[in-house]
Amino acid sequence: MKPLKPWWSAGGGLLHLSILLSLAGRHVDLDLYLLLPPPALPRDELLLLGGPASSAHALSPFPASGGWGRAGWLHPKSREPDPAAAPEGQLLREVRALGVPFIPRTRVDAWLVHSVAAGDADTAHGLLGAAASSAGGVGASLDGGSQAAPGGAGDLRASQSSPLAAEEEEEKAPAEPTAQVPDAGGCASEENEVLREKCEAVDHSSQQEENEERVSAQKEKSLQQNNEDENKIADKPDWEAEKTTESRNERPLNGTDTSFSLEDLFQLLSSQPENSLEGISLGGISPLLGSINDVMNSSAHYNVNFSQAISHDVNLHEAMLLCPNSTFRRDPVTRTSQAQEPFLQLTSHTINPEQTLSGTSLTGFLPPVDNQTRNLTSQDLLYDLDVNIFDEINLMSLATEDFNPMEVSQLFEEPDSDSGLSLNSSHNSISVTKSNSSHSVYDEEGAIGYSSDLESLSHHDLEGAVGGYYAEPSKLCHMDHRSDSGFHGDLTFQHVFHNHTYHLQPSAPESTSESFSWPGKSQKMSRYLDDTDRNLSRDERRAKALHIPFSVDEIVRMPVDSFNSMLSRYYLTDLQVSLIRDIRRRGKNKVAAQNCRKRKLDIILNLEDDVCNLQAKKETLKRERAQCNKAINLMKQKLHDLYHDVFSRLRDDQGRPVNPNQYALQCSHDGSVLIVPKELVTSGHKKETQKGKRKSERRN
DNA sequence: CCTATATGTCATGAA
DNA sequence: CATTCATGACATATA
Repeated sequence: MKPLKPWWSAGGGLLHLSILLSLAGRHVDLDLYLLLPPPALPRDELLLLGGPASSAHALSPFPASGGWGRAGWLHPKSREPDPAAAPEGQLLREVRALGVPFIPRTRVDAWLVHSVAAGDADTAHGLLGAAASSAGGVGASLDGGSQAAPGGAGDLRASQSSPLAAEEEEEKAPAEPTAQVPDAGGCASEENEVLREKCEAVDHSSQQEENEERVSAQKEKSLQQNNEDENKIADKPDWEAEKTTESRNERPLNGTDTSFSLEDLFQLLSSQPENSLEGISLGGISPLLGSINDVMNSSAHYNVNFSQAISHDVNLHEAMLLCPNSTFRRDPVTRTSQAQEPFLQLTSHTINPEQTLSGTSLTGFLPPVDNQTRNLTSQDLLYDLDVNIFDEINLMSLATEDFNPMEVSQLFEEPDSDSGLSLNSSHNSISVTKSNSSHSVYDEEGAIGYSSDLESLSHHDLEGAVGGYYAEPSKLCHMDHRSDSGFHGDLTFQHVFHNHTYHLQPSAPESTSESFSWPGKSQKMSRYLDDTDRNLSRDERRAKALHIPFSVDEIVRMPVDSFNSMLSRYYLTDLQVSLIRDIRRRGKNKVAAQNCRKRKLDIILNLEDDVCNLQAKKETLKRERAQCNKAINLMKQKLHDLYHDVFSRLRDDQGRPVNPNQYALQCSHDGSVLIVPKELVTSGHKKETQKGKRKSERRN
């Protein structure tokens, strides 16, 4: 009965939703992971490899593959592992560490229940199994999830194909006897036992050991086989591993696992209110989620209907993947109510299961839903999980459906505000244009900028522009999106943008890769959305407005061959092609300008260095010259002294001293020294200088 | 308000 | 001939 403290975390390449279920006093911890596929590809294939099945994964809707591997994506056409699409190292490691089971693209973005760990996993397992049994024998498939029901229909592909297919598979599958699982009463273990098992659940290795004790010999064999496979994969390059992944995915898995979908779980929980769901807590969103996090991390706990919780996740999912199709599948009333519910009303919490089920305890965070709504939500979840969400990602639809000439024209007509900052700087643009035209949400600010002004816009406006979907997500999904992207980094967002942007209506507040690549920025709340969009460059916003399915960074950095093939591979309007080329040209020129300035700066710095060096050299030369002059003067003085010394000793024929003013000493070529009258010396000098002048004149 | 600096963009020419 | 690069010139934002 106690509300359980929920927590959310978004880390690395995964969004992680942890849900604590309180089931008849037993606690079940469901971990949901939302994995965003790589940016480069339309997600025709999303394959993940998982880890060893264990009791902690008993509730996994996806039958444990029996082996653990690594995540990877396959190229949609060649079905070959695409290294370029492979998750980046960290994501890969995280996925691997999480032990995510095979998730096909048909499951879409890897929704899965990763583990049932907290509290008494067995108890939860038994409870759910019992509930499922009473709900129509589906519980058997619950067990089948990882309890390796012998003979269970463990074809992963079947379970992957669709939720309905999964259900059918479960119906076909022989029910796994719940005897293997302790019943609810038997699971009323003590708290230390709960803790112990919780710890064990956390420890994957112990999980595996526990699992190995339980699984049948057949399952064990399969596990070994898969482990061998995984070991092989681990030694291979990523793309080889992905290749292996593909082959794995295409073959039936174990043949023992029973398909199980989240919907089953939801229905079970919903159909057994007296037994199953007392309260599900949600929250503890990652720190990036700002106020949500604040609320959720507060001492208060919140009960929430499970399907609501899932609905919440789906909303998040939508926010992240920006898929308006799923958006509009939702009941608009529900959405509106969601949108209008202040998120911070979460502060109330309810212990009454009925109230919990009615969703009143989580108004704002999740919409109040009745049973029908819950079912719808569950269906929506399944829909969201459906492959079709991400299918038909083609630019044809982009060009024909979502393209808004008004928006684009206004975008490009902006009064030469070359700087993206200038475009975003004026929040008044929305309000002004709103006053002028009800459709003017599509001006650049409205179409792309979105931001905090959204709150001031009516939902009609927003819904008309698709942004309506985000009216509420602006506090929830959008934040999640931001937080997620903050953790996922460029790759993730590029993926999102790449695959879904062209399905968006103009005012969808998604962002391009750059703006969502910075974790620091992502930590802001919705009230900073305008800041986020402000960080978009003009080209980024234009690309968004035209639904260019590539990130600006991609467009700019792509090799020319890839670029051309990309342009030819996708159906793009002339406007889009033109924009893409302009983006590429501008992007490259931007880089070139940066390099040029850097170079120029280097040149200037070098020149400054040269100037300094030359100045130093000049000073040195000055000093040397002074020294030389000094030495010359000294020599002159010495010569003068010597001269007078010599003359003082000279005597003429009559023994009189020779006047140095009348005579001079002259050295002849043979080394003899002559005393010559100065008149002759001066006249001789004049003649020589005249000769020298003539010579020089001749040379010239 | 003015100035200096940083940055993006365009035009142009060279490679 | 298309593309890329380098660079001067200009516009704008910002400190």
